[in-house]
Amino acid sequence: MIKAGENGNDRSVTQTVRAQLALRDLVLRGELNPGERVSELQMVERLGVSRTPVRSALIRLEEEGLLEAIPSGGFSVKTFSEKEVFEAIEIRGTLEGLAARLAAERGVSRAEIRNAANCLEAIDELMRRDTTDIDLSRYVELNAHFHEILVGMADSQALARQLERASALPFASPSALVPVQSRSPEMNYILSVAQDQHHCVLAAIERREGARAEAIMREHARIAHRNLERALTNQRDMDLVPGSVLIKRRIRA
Amino acid sequence: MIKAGENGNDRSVTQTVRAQLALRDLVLRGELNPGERVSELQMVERLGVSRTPVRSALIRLEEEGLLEAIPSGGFSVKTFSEKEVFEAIEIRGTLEGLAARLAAERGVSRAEIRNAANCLEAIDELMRRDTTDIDLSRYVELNAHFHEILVGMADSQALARQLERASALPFASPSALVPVQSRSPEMNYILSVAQDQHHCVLAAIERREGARAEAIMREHARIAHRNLERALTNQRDMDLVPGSVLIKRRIRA
DNA sequence: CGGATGCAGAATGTATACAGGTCAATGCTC
DNA sequence: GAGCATTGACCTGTATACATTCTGCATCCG
Repeated sequence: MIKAGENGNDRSVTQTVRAQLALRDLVLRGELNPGERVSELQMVERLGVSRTPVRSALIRLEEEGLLEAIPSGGFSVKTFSEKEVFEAIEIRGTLEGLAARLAAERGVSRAEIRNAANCLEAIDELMRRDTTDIDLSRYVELNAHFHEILVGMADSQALARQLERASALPFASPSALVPVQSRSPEMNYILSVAQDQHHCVLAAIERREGARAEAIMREHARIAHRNLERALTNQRDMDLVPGSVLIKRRIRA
Repeated sequence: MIKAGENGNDRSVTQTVRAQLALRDLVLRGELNPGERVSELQMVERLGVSRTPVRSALIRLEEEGLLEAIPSGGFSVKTFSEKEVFEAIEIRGTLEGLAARLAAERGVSRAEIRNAANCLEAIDELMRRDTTDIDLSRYVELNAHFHEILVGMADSQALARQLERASALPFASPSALVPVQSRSPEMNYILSVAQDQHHCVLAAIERREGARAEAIMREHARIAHRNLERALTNQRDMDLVPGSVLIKRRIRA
């Protein structure tokens, strides 16, 4: 049996949160078979907490979209078709587009622009430093940070919340499919394009060009489409994507 | 004490669902003061179910956006600023725009077009039948139905789910602000415009004009903006909006 | 041999007991 | 009189016992 995550008894974190994190991890790592029922009692045994926190975690994960309610009761691990993943990315792109537009129309402070520019500068330097073997984990981190800054600039709690939901599906989040590029000879090319879009959207926001900012972010998300397309035809690429076990592949390994 | 809703002991519905519906009702009717903590034990007493179902309902309502987690534990009734309501409507419009675009790009069957057209025809007839005193509840019903059909035509579970979230805030749903018009002398005018947009978006989808379909739905949602603007300055209009008690008004009554 | 039926096991839905923490009011001291 | 410590009530987080429902399998009947 595999212990799920560090079950360090931090008193600061509630059992519910711990259960939620551990359960999400189990689902994403594919230790729970997709489509299968998630038994409360089994999770009690596996996670070392009682039924109540497990139950809370199950409800939250269902709302998050990783689990599905079984009509007769209980929950099962959700599976996603290729089409659903595409749509999830499209939704994320649309909402990020809205965020960029709102930021542009509203106008953002110089400090915010500078903050975002600094983040982009860090990415630029990362790409300059080593053109052949980029530190991808660092890139993913900075990329995620930039997207967060962007959402922040929209200054809308409601939109942030909705975007959080849209990115909850791990393979739909902004950086989820970046690692797929690492096996591609075009990696630097794609990364350059993505980074150029980052620069352009920031410029558009600064100039309050809402429509342009929106269009760029939409197109930006579609890079993920291409990466997904690539991953779907290559198992080794697919393995780099978190939660990929939940996707029903078109080609059986 | 006020009994929340019909507490008919239907065995077919679980206590959890009953608690969730009853609690939502309490929140939306303003029987629980906005910002105030929602005590589990008080709800146990008020709803007549035990803590476990109440707890589940609380978690679900928090995910739904009607409640807010208190850092030290428990939940409180969420309040919304005017700005947040505007943004919620904008998000809904954006997602409905995406739905319309997807439907158009994907192409929908004749049967689906006819289904939607029938719904619009029913609205047309409703408006023809009595130009001075329209049956608003019937209009709201048909309007909601058309919006559902539209989302259905996009044929995307993920998008439907996300839109459901976006419309969970009662004042952000497609028909929430329609009743505000009933007190307006321009009611028929606004209704005509809205209905024309319905016709246009359906035509655009039929002709697979994605960009146009999207633009129309976005603008369509902005009618709600206007109604909100009106309601915010007039308490009597505001009273017609479900969940309006959660909105921090700009003018104190 | 196929289908229906009944039973057993297990799983969830529900209720409640217990423990720890938080917040507010109160009383004491300076 | 004001500020601080203390106490107490309340509230949630957690665990577990009980009830009901569902499921799957075996057996029996047609």
